[in-house]
Parts: sequence; structure tokens; C-alpha cells
Amino acid sequence: MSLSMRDPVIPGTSMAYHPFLPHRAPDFAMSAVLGHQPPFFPALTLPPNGAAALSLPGALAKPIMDQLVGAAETGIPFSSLGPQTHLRPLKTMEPEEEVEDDPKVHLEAKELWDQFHKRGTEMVITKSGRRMFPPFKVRCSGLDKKAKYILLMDIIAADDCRYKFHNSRWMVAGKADPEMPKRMYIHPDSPATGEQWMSKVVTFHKLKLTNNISDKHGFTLAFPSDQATWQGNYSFGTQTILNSMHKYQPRFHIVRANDILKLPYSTFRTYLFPETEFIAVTAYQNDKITQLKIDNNPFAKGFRDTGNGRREKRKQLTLQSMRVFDDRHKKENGTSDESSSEQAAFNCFAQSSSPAVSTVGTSNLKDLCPSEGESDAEADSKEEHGPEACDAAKISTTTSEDPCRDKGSPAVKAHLFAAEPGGRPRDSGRLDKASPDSRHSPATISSSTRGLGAEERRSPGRESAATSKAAEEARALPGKEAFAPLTVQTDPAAAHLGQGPLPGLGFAPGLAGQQFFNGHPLFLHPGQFAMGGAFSSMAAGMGPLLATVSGASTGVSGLDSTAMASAAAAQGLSGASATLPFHLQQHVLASQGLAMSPFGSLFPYPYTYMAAAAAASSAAASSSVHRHPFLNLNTMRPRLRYSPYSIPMPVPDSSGLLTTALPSMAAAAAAAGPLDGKAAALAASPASVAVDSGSELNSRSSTLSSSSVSLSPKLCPEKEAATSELQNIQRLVSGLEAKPDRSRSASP
DNA sequence: TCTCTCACTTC
DNA sequence: TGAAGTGAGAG
Repeated sequence: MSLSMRDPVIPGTSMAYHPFLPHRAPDFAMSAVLGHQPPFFPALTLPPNGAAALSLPGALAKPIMDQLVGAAETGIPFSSLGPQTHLRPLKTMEPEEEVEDDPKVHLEAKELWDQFHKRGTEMVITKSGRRMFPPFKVRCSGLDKKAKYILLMDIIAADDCRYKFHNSRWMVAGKADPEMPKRMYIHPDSPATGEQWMSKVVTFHKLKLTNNISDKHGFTLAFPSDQATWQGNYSFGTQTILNSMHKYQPRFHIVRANDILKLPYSTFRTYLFPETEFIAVTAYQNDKITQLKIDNNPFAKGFRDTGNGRREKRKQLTLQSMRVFDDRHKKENGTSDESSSEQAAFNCFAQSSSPAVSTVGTSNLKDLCPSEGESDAEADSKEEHGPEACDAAKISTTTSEDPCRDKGSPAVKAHLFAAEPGGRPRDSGRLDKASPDSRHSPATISSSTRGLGAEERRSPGRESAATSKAAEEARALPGKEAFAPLTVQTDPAAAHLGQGPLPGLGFAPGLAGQQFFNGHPLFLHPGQFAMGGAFSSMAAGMGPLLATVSGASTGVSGLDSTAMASAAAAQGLSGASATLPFHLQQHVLASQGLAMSPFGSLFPYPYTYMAAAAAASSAAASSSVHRHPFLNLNTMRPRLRYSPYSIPMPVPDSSGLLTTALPSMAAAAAAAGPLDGKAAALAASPASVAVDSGSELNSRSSTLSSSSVSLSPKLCPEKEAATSELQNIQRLVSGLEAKPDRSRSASP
């Protein structure tokens, strides 16, 4: 049960790798940083007695409470709400019996993701929340058919940088803004048996991305820091709050548990797919991405060339206007020049839009990155041919000079979208090639816990590639490794934890033998937990607890944990005495997209956030390493298991931690200098190749420029003016035509 | 940059 | 039928 014994503990380690823990100090200090206290990130107060407390944002809490309390008040046992009827005291809860399984995860629609990734995937975030496109879908295998699993997804910052789309490419624009509270999205079907999960594609399309810091679609749970094995803030919700112009990396987690309450000691496996990395935006920056979205998202059909959509109509109008202009122009200047210029204009469009565009971009891109130098069309073509064809796109590490990286270390930092202009070593492709390790890339992962599968698959192409730059690239290796599927096992029962490649990872000794709920109530923080479908289950799991608090919490968003605790105490529902209705989870889950309604489908997970934990995490956060703990781990050990819920302990020295847990990474970091975890970030973010997006734009503009240049000499002032006007129109048109064409060329 | 509305789409 | 998901475009 306890995490500990088998898992060598490295102070702070568990926290660093805890999936639900904030990755950097700002998370905890956000209120201070932002000058206000987000409703979902309430100040945490640890009850003196460790009594359980629960609080939820009013809007979110009430429905949950009503549901739970309602059941209780009507005399309906929580157990009746779900298949698992028996209620057990928390004290007696035992971790799910260890089941031998070897989960492998395959990212669905990888080709599509790759197309976006190459160009620097952008995800629009809005106040009300927008879905991700492409949708995050995975197929699981290797699960124990009989065992139950809870599948979750979350999105973490890929690095500490803020980006800007400049000159048709993504560039680092400074340090990242304070990170938003992290929320975990629990798949609404959770928990379900391995057989059920493996029988279908697991999709997280209902998860929404928002930039609304006041978003209420979440809730937070807190656990006493002194005893719970889980410490730290845990938020759930259907919407994930992100910062615009920041890069993110979605993560997928498989937890073998038949109910949420067992999460604290359940095996936790985390998978990263580099190609799903993206930059959050409030408005699309890269036309190419926009076009890809239009071409592939059913809801955007109205903007496609074909059909009678608005786009087509506008295009026609524009063309018509251009013709009118042209006719007039001819009448006024009537010569063959115009025709030639017009021709040029169209040529420009053609270039920008299709293969030509690619070509243009190519020149720019080539300078940037050898592997990326290829035209989009070429790149696409490669992708189609297989991973070997264009690994760079999938996993890349740039050496670059971007601030983030520089700061971090010499170690290569993976820069996803940064396509540096000219001549920079871009490389992701090279790195991959240079290092065999890259094979571990999660991207390839069909991710097995062992992370071998991917490696094996990819190795062919990459291995051959060692080059003179190998040494340089070698530094980047850690990052590459980071892509390996990360597996973390919190399960105390798991004997192998200590045996893994990362012996250093473990839980705090003090935690050993501890039971998550050992007589300790959970603390819910109103703002912190936002749950989605999963949430429902969570709520279910929290059932008793929630019910207890509910009365007090209703409309409580303002209550602090202490207050909540008091309320709970008043109701006589202490964590110790509380029983948990696991069934609610199922109940809720079953209705996953249904009943959850009020809160979306939220699942009840035990989340804990401890004041102490916060402090600890803050301390730990000081090290950038924490920011991408998982990535780091991945880098180091594909098959590492860690306990997501382990107690967050202040990490004395993150570097130390790294050293222990991640030798290579630590070494790299050390070499680089100040340890800021960048290396991890790098590892996490495969450099993307997306060169083309920028190049593409550039190419288009350059094309136009050249056309105008050619015309200018021949034209008199009047003609120039006319030409200029014409060009303006052409530009407008190009915007319409180029996209379609490009998309066509881009899409198979 | 961001927010909002719009016309259009899917489900 | 209508709720909800799209990018465009104006502000």
C-alpha cells in the first residue's frame, strides 16, 4: 500500500513527477502574481486537525452536492448508484490488486497530427472554450481485460516561453506568463474495464480549451498534507485553462483503478505524443494551420473552397472585383503589360497556394533546417511514407538560440514550432537521426510502458543518420528520450517501482505504508477542481465527502478549505468516518456526458491540495525541472513508473533530483549551467518542424514582392499605382485562393 | 491581441 | 429542430 518502501524516495521526486502537481512555482503564487485570486485557485488552508473539507465553486458544487446529498437524503445508498455497491471505510481501502498488464497506447490520426505539427499546431482558446482539433484520440492495448482503468488527460506547459508569430514563424517572445491552474480531464467512461477501453478508440474531444481564468468548469480537491500520500492541488474539469501564445503538451494517463478513491495508490502511466504539442492562440496566426483546420474539421466545411460556403462566395466576389478592376485598368492603360502583371499576380497566388508555395518556402526552410527544408508537399509526402521519412517533423530538437533554451542550458531544447530563419540548425531531424535515443520518442510510441515499441519502429531511419553533428545533437538526447512514454507508478503495491530505470523516483519515506485516506478527509477547493465527464466519477468517488461538505459548500465558492473543513466537521463527516460511494462514479460515468451536465462530466478524483504541498511545490517549483517532470522522466526512462499522487516534498535540489533520477538529463543540465529544467522542456517539446508555416507565408509574400518588382521597372508612376492597387486585390484574392490550393497540396 | 457576432456546419 | 462547433472579420 504504501508507496514507499519499494520505491526509493528522492525528496521532491514524487512531487516533481506528480502529474497533477503544478510544474512551476508560479502556479502556487499565481494569485500574487496576477494580483488577484482566481476563484478556482483559492488560498489553501490546512485544517489543524486534518479534518476533511470540501468546497466547490458555487455553480459547480451545487449540482454535485445536490446529486450526492439528494441521494443520501432520499435514503438511497450511494452504492445503489453504481455497480459497485459496497461502501467501504476509507481506512480499509486497499489498492487494486496488482495486475500484470503492459499498456500500449497508439495515437489515432497521427498523420493528421503530424501535418499540423509540422506547421506548428495552433489551438484556439476562447472564453467559452473551444475543442481541440485534431481531437486527441488514442487506442489502447495491453490492458488487463478484467481490470478497471481510469483514463485521464491533461495539458501541461511545454516550456517556459511565451511565443509570437513573427515573420511567418513562431518565435520565442519572452518568458511565459504565470501558468494557469492545471486541470485533469477524466474520460467520461471511466472507470471501465481494460476490455472496454481496448474495444474502442478513446477520444477526448469533449475537452475544451479556454483562456477564461474565471472558468467555473472545474473543482479542486485538497488532501491534508501531513498524511495523505497525495499532496498538492488536483483540479478536474471539462475545460483546461491555457495562456494564449504559449506552447502546450497534452498528456494521456492510464490509471489502473476501479474507483477514483484508489487513484492515490494506483499504477499511473503517462504518455506523451510530441506531435500533439501546440500553441494556444485566441486567433489563428498561421494561415496554413487555418487551412488545415478548415480542410479537416467537419464544422468548418463552410469555409472550404468547394461548395457554396461563405468562403467560396467571398472568393467569387473578390475575383469579380479584381476582374472589374483589371478591365478598367486595361481600358485606361491598355497594354500587354497589364496582362503580364496580372499573370504574375496569379502566378503568385498559385505559388503561394500550392506546390509552388512549398517551393518558395523551401528556400527559406532549407536554411533553417535540412530536414525541414523540404517543401510542404515533400514533407507531407514523406510523412505518408512513414516515420522514417520525416522524423524531424515528429520529434525534433532544436539547438537554437531561443531565449528559453538559452536560459536553460546548453542542452538542446526542443522547440517545437520555432522555425528559425535562416540557417539555424534546426534540427530536429538531425537530432533524431543522430541519436538512436530519439527512437524512444513517444510519438512513436504506441506507447508502451516500456517505450520500446516506438523505438524499435523508428530506429531504422534514424540510426543511419549519425552525422558529424552527432556530438552536438547528443546533448539533445536527453530531450529526445523525454518523449519516450512515461510511465509512472504510484502504486505502493507495485514492487517494480524501485526496480525501474529510475530508482531515484519514489515516494517519500514518510509516505510508506500510508494510506491515502487514512482517516484523512479530502479537501476540496472550490475553484480548483473543474471536472469534465470524468468529474462525474470523481464526484461519485467523493460522494460521501462531497455530500458532507455540500451543505456548506453550496454556493460556496468563497469558502476556504478551513471553512469547508469546519463545515464537514459540523456534519460529522470526517474523512476517517466518511465512506465513499464509488458507485457514484460509475453512476455518473455511465451517464457521462449526461448527468454530469451541471459540471460537465466531472469525475471525482481524489485531489489533494495541501497548503504544505503548495509550499513544497513552490519550493520545488523553483527548479525548472519541475516544470516538465514527466518529460524529464520520459527522457530518462521510458518505462518509469512513478506515483502521481505521491507527496510533494520540497526538493532540496532539483538538480540533485535530476541527477539521481535522470542522470543524462542532469548531466546535460549541469553542463548547460543553471538548471532550469529547460532540458526537460526540450525533451518534451520536440522541435517542431513547422518550418513551413512561416516559410509559407514568407514565400507568399516574397512571391508577391517579386512579382511587383518585376513589374515596377516597366511601369510608369500611374501604372505603378494601378499595379499597386491590383496587387492589393491580388493579395486579397491570394488569401482566398492560396489557402485552398495549399490545403489541397498538403492533403493527401 | 482579444472579444464578439455572423453565417455556416454537424449531430 | 435546435444546440453546439467552426473560422472570418469587425471592432
